[in-house]
Amino acid sequence: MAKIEDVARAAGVSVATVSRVLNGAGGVLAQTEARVREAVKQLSYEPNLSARNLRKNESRIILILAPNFSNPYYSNVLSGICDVSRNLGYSTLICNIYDSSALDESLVQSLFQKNRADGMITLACNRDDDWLSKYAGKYPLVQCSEYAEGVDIPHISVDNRSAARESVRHLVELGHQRIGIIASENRYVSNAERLRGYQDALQEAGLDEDENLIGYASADYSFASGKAAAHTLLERNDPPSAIFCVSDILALGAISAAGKRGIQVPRDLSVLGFDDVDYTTMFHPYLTTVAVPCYELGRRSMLLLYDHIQRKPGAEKAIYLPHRFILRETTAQRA
Amino acid sequence: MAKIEDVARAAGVSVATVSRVLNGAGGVLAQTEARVREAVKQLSYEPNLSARNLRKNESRIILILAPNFSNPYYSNVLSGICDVSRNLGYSTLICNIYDSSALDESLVQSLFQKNRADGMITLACNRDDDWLSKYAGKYPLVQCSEYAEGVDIPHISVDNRSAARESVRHLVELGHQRIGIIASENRYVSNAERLRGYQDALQEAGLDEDENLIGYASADYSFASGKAAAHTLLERNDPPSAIFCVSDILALGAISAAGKRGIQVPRDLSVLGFDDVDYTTMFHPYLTTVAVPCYELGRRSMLLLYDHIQRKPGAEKAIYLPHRFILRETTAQRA
DNA sequence: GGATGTAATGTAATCCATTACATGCAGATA
DNA sequence: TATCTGCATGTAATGGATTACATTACATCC
Repeated sequence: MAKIEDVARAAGVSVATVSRVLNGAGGVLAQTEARVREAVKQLSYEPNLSARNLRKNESRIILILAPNFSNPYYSNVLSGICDVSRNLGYSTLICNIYDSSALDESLVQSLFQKNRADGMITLACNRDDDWLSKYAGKYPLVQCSEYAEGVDIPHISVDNRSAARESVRHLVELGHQRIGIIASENRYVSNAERLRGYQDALQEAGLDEDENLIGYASADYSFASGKAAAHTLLERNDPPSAIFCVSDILALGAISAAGKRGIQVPRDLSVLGFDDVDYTTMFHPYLTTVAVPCYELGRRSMLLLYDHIQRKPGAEKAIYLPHRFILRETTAQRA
Repeated sequence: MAKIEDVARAAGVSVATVSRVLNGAGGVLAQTEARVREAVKQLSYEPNLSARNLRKNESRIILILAPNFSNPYYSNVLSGICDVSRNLGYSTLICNIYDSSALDESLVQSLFQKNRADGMITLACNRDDDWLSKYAGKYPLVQCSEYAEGVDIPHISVDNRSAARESVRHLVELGHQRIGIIASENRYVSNAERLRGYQDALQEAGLDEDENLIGYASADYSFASGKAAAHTLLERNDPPSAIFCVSDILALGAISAAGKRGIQVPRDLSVLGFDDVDYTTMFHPYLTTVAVPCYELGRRSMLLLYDHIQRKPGAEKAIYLPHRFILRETTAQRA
């Protein structure tokens, strides 16, 4: 309950001096500082953040728009963001949205309320989210992993298209001719790009694209939907001999579906994942996949956001971090 | 940049009226309200939260002390907290701490700075965390899942001891005589209680406790450490025929270790998990475990915290939510 | 008509820290 | 000695909302 005035009185100095001590502004005699610190301790004084923020016109908070925590991909990104923000003296406010396109006007407004946060990182925008453009340039924003296309807001991700192409090329090299894909909804850039990369690879290899080899999973990238999509692909008369999945969890679902049908991975079916989350090496066969540097993605997002908050000139607009193909046990030469 | 004064001027009313409209205080003529809202829109006015919070002496933020997001258990709890807090008009500030006993003085202080948050939920306190007691009763606090013993702060969890006892009793009923346990560090109440429940069950069954049947996993409940602990148990001459693990991930690690040694689950070894996270039914054999209502735990924590923030009399001190034993595929009659 | 009540609106104090600017004082310089 | 410089400190304006209390306008009643 003590306020700065009380501390000042107790220490026999003015509020300005107390403030200077607390903010490390310097220009205070060592013995004065000692008296102030003593008074602070005695009164167990804690500065009122609202007052400070009001005056300083900042909040030292950054806002994270996250889809849902249960996905290990996002947990890692989040850790990266949190670690860096802590070091920079920021706290992280997490807004859990299940679908950025379903954001209602009033929630968006409340997010951007003055002094709620000094900046924002979005983790799961849709390609066509236009509510963002309203704030482009006016408010420090960084899009991580997913991003809205054609909106002038910096983003950080990996080169999904190339990564997908390389992966599928690997399947081609193993002799596969009927290569399926399990994709999620195209409203996510990452999904769209991975799908394109898949198509690129087929084209390169002179393989025909076949609508029937595309399995659709739901937007939550869930195990169950990966499983379901795999079943529809595998129950065909002309099933694929390899399936590229746009996420690891989908791939695990696919493997589960295959197992249920008595199809053995990788002997009868090659399966490819994407992301390289922890799960991938918890069970045999270990998943062949593309490692995405989630934690680093989070770290860099926060760093970039910080540049923008500080109006550092020349802060980058788009950053692509390197991915890495990891050959493990779920792909094999076509039988 | 517009402030309430500008809106007032534009609408031809006083600041008090604008504030009343914005806060839904009522007592404003419909046509006046319309003028105000129009002005707000015109100027795209957003109230300054710092100013509001300063005046109202609240922050509408609740702080969550979370160990690490990657653990699916915590992700679910988090979702529960976030969903409720959003409905109550609170935002959630997440502070990612890797170990609550390693919290340094200055971080703790900064967490409790005035008006940083209206209350706090801790997710992973150690049994002997005493820094908490300092705030007991003075600040709205709720401990979820884990809690510090002997500290007068409300907590919500499940009856870990009984749950563990029931689970192990199940193993006894299947004829197992040498039942091992893989536990984490005893600085967590949940771990200590589950260990006690295990011992209870052994005693009840008249089985001797055997130090050699206790495997120790690390504090992060990681897959790798579950695996390692299982190996030390299984490499003995007199290995257990069943292992009770204090968490699902540890159990999955144990199954993996068994597999590596050519031990088949559940034929040669029964394995029991705890928590029932998503992983449990992703791979065969599906894990027999105890379902802990994580999401609900989070929900109720926030609800309870809200009661305390509002100084609702008679808010409970300890709540135990029901758990549920789930028989699946990793336990079987002793061979 | 005048008194009274009520609903709508306005005025100004208040929340608490930061900080521009002012002051005071000691030592250095001319 | 008078003036200047620089450091330590103090005074008071400031940030932008909320809200207790004051005021006004108008309707109602006797």
